[in-house]
This record gives sequence, structure tokens and C-alpha cells, in this order.
Amino acid sequence: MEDVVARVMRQWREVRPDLDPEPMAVIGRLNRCALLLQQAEETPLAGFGLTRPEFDVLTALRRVDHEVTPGRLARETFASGAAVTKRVRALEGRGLVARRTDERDRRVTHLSLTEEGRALTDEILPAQLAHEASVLSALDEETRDELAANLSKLLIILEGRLGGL
Amino acid sequence: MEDVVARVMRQWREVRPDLDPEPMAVIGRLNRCALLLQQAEETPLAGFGLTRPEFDVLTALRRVDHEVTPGRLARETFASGAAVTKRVRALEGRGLVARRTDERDRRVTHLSLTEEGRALTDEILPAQLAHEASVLSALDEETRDELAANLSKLLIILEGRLGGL
DNA sequence: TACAAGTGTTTCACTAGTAAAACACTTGTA
DNA sequence: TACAAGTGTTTTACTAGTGAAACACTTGTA
Repeated sequence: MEDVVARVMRQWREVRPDLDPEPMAVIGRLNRCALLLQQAEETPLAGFGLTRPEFDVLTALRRVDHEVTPGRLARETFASGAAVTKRVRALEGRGLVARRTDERDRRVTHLSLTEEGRALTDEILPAQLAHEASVLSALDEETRDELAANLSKLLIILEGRLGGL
Repeated sequence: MEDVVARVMRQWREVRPDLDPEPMAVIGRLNRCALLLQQAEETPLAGFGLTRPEFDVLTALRRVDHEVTPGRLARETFASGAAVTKRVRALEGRGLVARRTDERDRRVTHLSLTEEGRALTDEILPAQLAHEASVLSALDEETRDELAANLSKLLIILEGRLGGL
């Protein structure tokens, strides 16, 4: 069975046989998979009135499990500072996130989940993971393990090369 | 060596040991890889004054290798009709894409690359592929082949489940 | 203490996307 | 021919993001 990316590669081999489209076999598929997966995750979250980036903020706060500054949160969620400001404002307005100004250094604020934010996150998370697991369950275990291992290799390369850490 | 996603999974196992974060091993890494790859592709294109979605339009026109309607182009690039309208307008303004109204059915327009658009696409493409190949060259061939094959399996599942084709 | 330089966060002006409505046209039925 | 329903494309009103500047504060040096 042929996927979309294979079709595109076939087109390229026809019109530009001098080019080697092989990198698309990995990179094209990766991009397409990521897009479809993101769409798949947005739908259930919308039921709770959350976008995926907003949910990212909640889960980041939940998993670090203590107060964090907006700057740290931006690094943790790979977002810009400005984006974090906007998302936090929205979540604060809904009573899911709380701010507290640091009393030593009054520039910095500390963010944390409210009771309600924590409860909501804990409610959604298992469902989200179960949904992801069910998508992946169509792959056999060996394929999943290979994918995880190989994507990890690629990720380490990319972070080293571009992540600039 | 541990990647970001492994660190996140470790955090989850600490704060919610009752949840199985295993799906993140594939899905989390996939999303993160896609984000970093996209950033890596934007930089060289910016040198030509193009965004990645705009370049997607150019390459789609190049590879189908004949006139296409905006609707077809939207399907081909997985974008909304409105997004295509905007991108095409920008590219038309720069003389890279041409429109022609169908004379049988005057609702439809046909889009194609101009000489200049085709030349630019043909100039950028090999460089873009070479860049992608160089990122992937840090993986050995077996890993690349496994990745391509396994991502293809996943993509077919996702397209069947969500692509709605 | 005084203040230049540095840092954490937010605001600003702008861009590119979206879904839904509007528009422009064709087609099938009477 | 007449016109309701359908289709292809664009426009509209809006949203969420961006980088750069502004703001609010601290810190190191004199």
C-alpha cells in the first residue's frame, strides 16, 4: 500500500529524475504524521475548551510539579515568551493557573496550577494517553519500539545541531 | 544519551507513576522532530524571501507539472482554500505564479508557475534536498530505511483513520 | 548612594492562518 | 427559459502567533 509521500516521491522521479527524493521518505512522512497526530489530539481537547498549546502549558506545570517562572515554562514547552504570556493569561482568566510575584526579585513571577487546573489536567491526561495508545496499537510492538528508538537517535542529532543547548 | 522526551517521560513516571507514558516515546518524539526539522528548513528559504508554506505551493505546482486549480492545490498541500488564496496572491504578486480563468467554467481558475517561478523552484529544490540529506546522513542507512518504513506504516494508519480519504 | 548594564516579563505592531459567509458561476429539472 | 441547488473561489472577521521594544526591576562597580 502506498502512502501520500510515496506518491509525491513518484511524481518527483518523473519530473526531475536527476534529483534524489529519498530524504522525503523520512522527513516528508515525519511532517505529515506530526500534522495528522496534532489534528487528532486537538479534537478531544476542544471538548474541554482547550487548545493543544494551552494543554501543553497545563501538562508542563503538572509534571514539573512545583512553581515555575514564565521563562522556564517557555523553555519547557518550546514556545516564545510572548506566547507563554498570552496562554497563561487565558488560563489564569479561567482559574486554572495562578501567579505569584517573587518577593525577593519582584521582576519574576511564579506560576502554578490551581486546584481546579490540577484536577482538570489529571482528568484529561489519562484519556489523552489512552487515545494516543489506541492510535499506536495498530502498529505491532516491534515497530513501535523501533520507531521510538530511531526517532530518539534523530532527535538527539537535531537537538545537538539546532536546539543550540 | 537521553533526549528531551525521555526526560519528560521520566518526570511523568515520578509524579504520576500510575500512568503509562509510553505513547510519548513515539508521538512526543515525532512532534519534536517535526518542529525542529521545520525550523531547519525555514532558514535557507528565508534567504529567498519565501516561507515554507509558500515554497510548498511552488513545489506542488512544479511536481504536478501542469496547471491546477486552487482547490486541487489546497488538497495537494493539505492547506485550506483560504490559505491557498493568500499564498497564491503573494506569489502572483512576485511574478512566480500565474492565473488563468477557465473559459468553459468561469468559476475556476488555473494556476501554474511562471518561467521565473519554475526557475526559482528548480534552483532551491536541490539545495533543500541536499540539506535534508545532510541532516539524515548522521543516521546510518539501516536506521533511515527502518524509519522510512515504519513511518510509512504509521502514516497509512493515520490517513485511513483521520485523513478521511 | 548612584547608576550602567543586565535580566525577566509583558506589550506592541504585525503576520498568517481559520471557519463561515459571500460571491460568481454552472447544471439539472421542469 | 427559468431557477433551485450545487460547486469553486474569494472575502470577511477573527485568533494566535512572532520579534522587537518597552517596562520593571536587580546587581555589580565606583
